[in-house]
Amino acid sequence: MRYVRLHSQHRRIRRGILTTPHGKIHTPFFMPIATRGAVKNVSPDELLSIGAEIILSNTYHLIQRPGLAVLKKHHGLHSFMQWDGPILTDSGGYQVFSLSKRRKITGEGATFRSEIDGSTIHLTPENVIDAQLAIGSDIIMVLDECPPYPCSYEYAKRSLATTLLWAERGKRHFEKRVKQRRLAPASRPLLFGIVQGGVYKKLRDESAKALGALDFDGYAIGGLAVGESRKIRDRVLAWNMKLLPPDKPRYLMGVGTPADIVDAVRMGVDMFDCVIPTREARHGRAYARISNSTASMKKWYSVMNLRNEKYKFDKKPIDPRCLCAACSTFSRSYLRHLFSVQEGLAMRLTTIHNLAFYQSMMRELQGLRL
RNA sequence: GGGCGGUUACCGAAGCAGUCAAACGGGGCUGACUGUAAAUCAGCUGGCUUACGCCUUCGGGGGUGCAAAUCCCUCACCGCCCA
Repeated sequence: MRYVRLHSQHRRIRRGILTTPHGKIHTPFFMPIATRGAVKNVSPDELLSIGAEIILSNTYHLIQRPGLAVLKKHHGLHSFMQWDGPILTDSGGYQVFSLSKRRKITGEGATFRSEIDGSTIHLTPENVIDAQLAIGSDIIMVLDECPPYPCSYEYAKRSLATTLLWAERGKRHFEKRVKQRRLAPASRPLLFGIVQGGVYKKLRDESAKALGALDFDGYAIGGLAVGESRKIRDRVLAWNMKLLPPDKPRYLMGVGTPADIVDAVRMGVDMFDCVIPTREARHGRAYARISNSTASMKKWYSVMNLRNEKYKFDKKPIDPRCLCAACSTFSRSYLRHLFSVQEGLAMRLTTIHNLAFYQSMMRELQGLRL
């Protein structure tokens, strides 16, 4: 079994252990994002000391730079970037959404005009599997189309049909490659399907059932956190939680804020990724605990903009309760200064802190001591 | 001592009679960010006001003119050149 569920005291919080070719991970977990083969501003050993167990990278970006030839030369991304833990790779499905102005969807796949050099990039359900195998990904995502929000039922329906077809083709191709390469069970990457269907129950249910029948190693919930309200998102998430196989990990793609994650964990989600802690850190936003417990009825954390004038003379660390490298050494006042003179250290320290904040939140949700 | 040139908002710098509270940069302030085209993007930056709008500004003072940052006189300071 790649995923073993552990006893949980909470009715719906799922605890477990996910086994990948590069090690075991406690669920629920959060993946820092290393789109281009690096968590921006942070080194792999710093990620380890923060407590990150797995990171996420991106097929669409890695195909272009450094290119698969370079990654093959290094025998995969792990050795290339010197990260020995598990890596999940997104297929490029999100770029089908975020770069929608530069792409065209055909039945066959998705074609992009590269924003780097204008060249044509063709993603198919099959070639993104091959690319992720070449990258050496531990958790491979099928190609999907993440529809925008809002979108009509007709569009969502058509889009889902494509996504389901792609999922089938991806799965079939993956099985073929596993067989060809005679991969031992322990070194075989995991393959995840992605639920879509917009905000329509009929489509979401159909999507979850169809993917469940294909027997993936795990299931992602895609197409959320793209502009819909919190209420709608929770509703869609609840539908999906109900129909996805309970013995497989569930991954809510791209989510989210600390509050979003705690809520989703309570609804039964096991895996998360989001650019928020790293991107916002670069923009001067830092998270801090207000309460020791994420279960606190009141707001349990705050967000500060370190560039704000009010921190000019503030000698406190970002979060007095935090044990990270930034908080154990540096003041808000100093960080504000670093941001105002645009020293790279500002982003680095704040990124380390935000990731440590997310990590401590996850450890608490895993039921482990902080 | 003489001859030019200059002095504009926090800084730099346009504007050279009305459409000027004054372009544009920088700096400052505030906000956004959810499978990263994101060290990015947006707003504000004379005063009062939610806004309409009103008020005070373009080195100082004095003029001309319906109207002046823009023209004239004068003073101060800065720069270059000549003695």
